[in-house]
Formats: sequence, structure tokens, C-alpha cells
Amino acid sequence: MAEEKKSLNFLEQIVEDDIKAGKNGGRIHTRFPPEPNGYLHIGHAKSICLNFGLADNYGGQTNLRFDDTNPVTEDTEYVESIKADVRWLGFEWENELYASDYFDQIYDFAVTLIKKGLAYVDDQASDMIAAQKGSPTVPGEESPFRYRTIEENLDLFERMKAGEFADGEKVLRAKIAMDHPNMHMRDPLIYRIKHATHHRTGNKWCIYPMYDFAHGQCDSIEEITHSVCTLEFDVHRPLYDWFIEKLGIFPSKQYEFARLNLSHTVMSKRRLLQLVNEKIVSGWDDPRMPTISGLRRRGFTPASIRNFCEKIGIAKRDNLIDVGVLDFCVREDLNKSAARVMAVLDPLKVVITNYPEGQTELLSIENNPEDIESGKREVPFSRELYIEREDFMEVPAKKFFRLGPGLMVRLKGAYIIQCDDFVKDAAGNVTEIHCSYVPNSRSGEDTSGLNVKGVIHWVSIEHAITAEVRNYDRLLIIEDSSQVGDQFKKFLNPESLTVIPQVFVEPSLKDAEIGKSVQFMRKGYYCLDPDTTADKLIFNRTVSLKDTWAKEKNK
RNA sequence: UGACCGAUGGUGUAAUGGUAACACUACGGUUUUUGGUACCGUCAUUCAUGGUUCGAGUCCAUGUCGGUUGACCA
Repeated sequence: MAEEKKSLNFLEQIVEDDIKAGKNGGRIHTRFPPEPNGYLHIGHAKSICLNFGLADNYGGQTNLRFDDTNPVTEDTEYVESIKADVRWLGFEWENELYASDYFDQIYDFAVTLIKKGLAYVDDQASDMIAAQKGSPTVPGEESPFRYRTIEENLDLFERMKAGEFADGEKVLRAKIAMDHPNMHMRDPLIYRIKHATHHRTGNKWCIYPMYDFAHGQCDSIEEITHSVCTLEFDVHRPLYDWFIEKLGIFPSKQYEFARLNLSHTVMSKRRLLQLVNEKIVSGWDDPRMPTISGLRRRGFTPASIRNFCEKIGIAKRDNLIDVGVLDFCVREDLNKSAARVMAVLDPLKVVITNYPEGQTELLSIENNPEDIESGKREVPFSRELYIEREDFMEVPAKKFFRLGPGLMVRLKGAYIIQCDDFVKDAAGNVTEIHCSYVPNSRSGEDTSGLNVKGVIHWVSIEHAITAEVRNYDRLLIIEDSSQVGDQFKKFLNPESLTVIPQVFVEPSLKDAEIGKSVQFMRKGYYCLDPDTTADKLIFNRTVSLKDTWAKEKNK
């Protein structure tokens, strides 16, 4: 019995060590903690797969917890989209929770801190507080309000809660050390006044805890064992631990991993929002967006995204993953499942001169050579066809295995044809080509003995239906958007969306379902966009097929 | 210029002191009624220097480079 040793990432290692040491009775409990102020993106998918995966693999549970401590920016619209996206990715949470569920408890935690002399109300304006913070190399100064009595702090904090003060008039701060080398430990703000309506608690509260005084407390209340977050929270960990220790509550532990950076796109919520607000994209679900909803509309499958997250790994060093990896994952998945169909995107008319006028025959073509179970469909063939313009060359290049004067190709699932002649317009463009077919070369019953190298796709003009095609490509022309900051808009790819208003597709596509992926043979994977109407089919390109001829051609 | 984190092929991720591996990309080739898929092959003395050790990618020290961190955001 060959024992295959699966290599562990550093978090799995920690979890296994903890289980071995009997920590928390061997219990594993993680959480995915989005703030409901934006849509989920592929970076969140990495975190979702990590948190749910860790729990799944070690018999644990995962909570979905909305980090809703800032009523000004948060909304239920986002809550709903986040839930839908997590489910679509294939995960089911143990408990649906909200930081706002714990506002009473967190308030009590603050009171506890005040009573221990570890928190105080500061009356200063934010710029004053900021000035007193000092800098990484210069110690901060203590607030003149730092040594108020416990009674006074208790009274003031209660009156903050009661709504006696305006926004910004007072804050509650933890009393740690103004000369701490870690800036986050210099008496951080833990409560602020915001007279705003919260999406869940309405107007019950006018004070709200800050992230640092909410996240770890929620983790602790839920007895989360492994609180996994991204690297930038590393510097918050001493504070995370400080609150838990001073409060004497369940000791959740925080661990940090490197967030996903994807090439040729932007990932920060702020920049994605900018693309939406400035109408550079059509919305959060624009197929060019790295959002889960954008990827879904683009035609990515949940399995392809999960595989992607598995493939890129978990570590602590900064990384930049090439979008090509995502392309690979979706091709890998769709290759097995997507039905093959024929679509001509850039038509060139072909007349089969020796095929009877008015005759039609139905050819039976397999739906997917990778999946015999998928069966066959009937495709109509007739005298006049469209083929792809790029499949004909007036003066064929070396190694061009398609049509040109005197050259032969197989029409996929049909006959072998030979190009006899072509017609040009006044401008010198080829407008149609004349071919003759080999009657005994019909696919599956070929007795011609001919062996042609090229196989091309086609549609019967008489039977074809039309559709709009939206070809998507990478959002940016540069790999690493982190190097250009807010200048990223200067590097938008003008070809991130190319619309082809009218293409010709085989009639079976009349019954295409929204969101279902198909392969346009020799072109790429496409899926029907929700913008589709009764009289207009719209297909999004998920990803093109690999094209080694494109490379050969450019040699 | 403080604190913290990191450094392994073009890109990611492994190797848990004992022969540097896997995937993607790229480049060759085989198969193919998709120039797709599948399959085969090619591409590395682990940032530098010193130390510990029989043995170091791994441990220690110093340096270099990169990242994070100073919102009444999370």
C-alpha cells in the first residue's frame, strides 16, 4: 500500500500540529468574514476555498460572518450578492452571522476595558489625534484626556452611546503605549460616533466599534480556532492578541497568508468600484471584471475557480499569478463538458459547384469527442456555406493546411472539398470561393482514399442563425498593476471587449441556455449572455482555444 | 528609515537537516476528422557572504533586495 505523502501548506501544517497537540480538543473552526460593501472577487475565492477547505479537510466548521461595523458603506445588496457567490462556488456555511449581532457584547467588552483602566474617552479632533500618533521613528504623545478617571470615562462612553454627542466629537481609545514601535499599539481608536442607519440594527446604535475591536472579539465569541486573514493584518496581530488577553476571552489565533495578485487586472475594491462608477465596465458583473459575478457571466465554472485556487497554493510571499493559469483551469474543465458547435465569426461564402441546388442533407456530428455519452446532433449541409475567412489564403503560406487555390480540406463532419476558383470585388477582396466536393468522402463513410490534413468548421448559409459575439480579453495591457497605482486606467486594454454584431451559427444553438458553455469549434469557449433576447442571441467568449497556428504564422 | 513579513526555474508551489520535485508557460516531437485535447521530451548548484554540521534550500549571523504598516476603512 503506497502511502502518498501529500505536501501541506503552512496553515495545514499549523492545523495538524494543533490537532496533534490536542488544542481546543482537536476542534477546527474557521470563518469567512467579508465586509458587505462590495462584490466578491477571485481573491476572495482564494480565501473562501482556504477557509472552507481547511475546515472540510479536518472535520471542522466554517462560519460566514459579515464584518458590518461601518454602516456608512455597507448594504444588504452586498450581503445578498456575497451569499449567492459563496454558494455558487460550491460552499455551504455552518452559521450565517454578523458582527452587528454582537454589538451589545462588544459594547460590554469596551466597558470592561474602561473599568480596568485600559480605555479612555478622547475629546480631540481626528487631526489632533493623528498628529499625536508620531511616526514610525518618532514616538507619539499622550492625549491630554488619557488620564481621565474610570468613572468619568464610563459616564462619557455611556453618553456617547446615548447620542449626546455629534459625529467625531469623542472617541474611545485603548490605553496601551504612545511610544510603541508598532503604530497600531499607540492607543488605537476602538469606538467612534456615527449617527447613521445600519443595514441591520437600524438606528439602535450611534457608536460603532472599529475593525480591531470587532473582528477578534467576534472570532472569540464564535470560538473560532483559526482566524485566517491576509498579510497586511500581520501588524494588527499584537493588538488582536492584546484585546483577547486583557478581556480574558476565548483565545482565537490569527494567521496571515499572501493575498492573490492576478496579472493584467486590478483587484482592490476601490479600483473595481472606480471601474464601475466611471462606466469603464458595464457593472460589477461585467465579464472583464475579476469579480465572482463577472467570472460567472464570462462563463467560468465553479470547479475551474476552485481548481485554480488549489493550484496557486498558499504561502506568505508576495505573488503575481499569470491569468494564463486561470485560462488553463477553465479550458481544462470546459474541454471535458462543453458541447462542440460550429460558428463562423468572420464569414466567407463557399459555393459547392457540383452539389445539387436546393438539396439539403442532415449530417450527424458528435457533440463532444471527449465525452462519448454526450451523443450526436444533426447539422444541415447544403450547396452554399460560410467558412471562416482566415481559413482561405489566395497565396497559401508554408504549412497552411486549409483552403487555397487547388487545396483540399475536410469540412468537419461532412465532405472533403477542393478549391477550384475564387471571386474578387473591385477592391480586390475575395468575396466567394468555388469548390467541388468529393461525393464518396462523407464523414464516417469515406471511401475516397484521400487523406487531407486540414479540417475546418462551416455553417450552411440557408440554415444558419445569427448571433452577436462579445470577445473578451485581459483588462489591462500590463502585467503588474501594483506598479502603476492609480494610473492603472492608462493601461486599459482597448481590445478587452470586441463586439462582433453578426456571426453565423449552426441552428442547434437556437435552444442554447443562458450561462451554459459551448465550444465554438477551433475558436473558443462561449456561453450565452443574460442580455440575450428572444430575437437576439448574445455569446460571451470565456476563453479562446490555444492556437499554435497563430504562433507558426508569425514565424 | 522604526517594527513586522518575505526571498527556490519565466510564473506559482513543494522538499519538515539526507539525491531540489510538481504544475503552468515556452520550445521540440507523437497522436488526432478541432493547428483543440491527450501523450512524450527539453529548460535550476535555492538572493549574497560567513558560520554550525559528516551533511544546509532548510538552522544561526550579517548584508542586499522586495513587501506591509502611521484612516473616526476593513
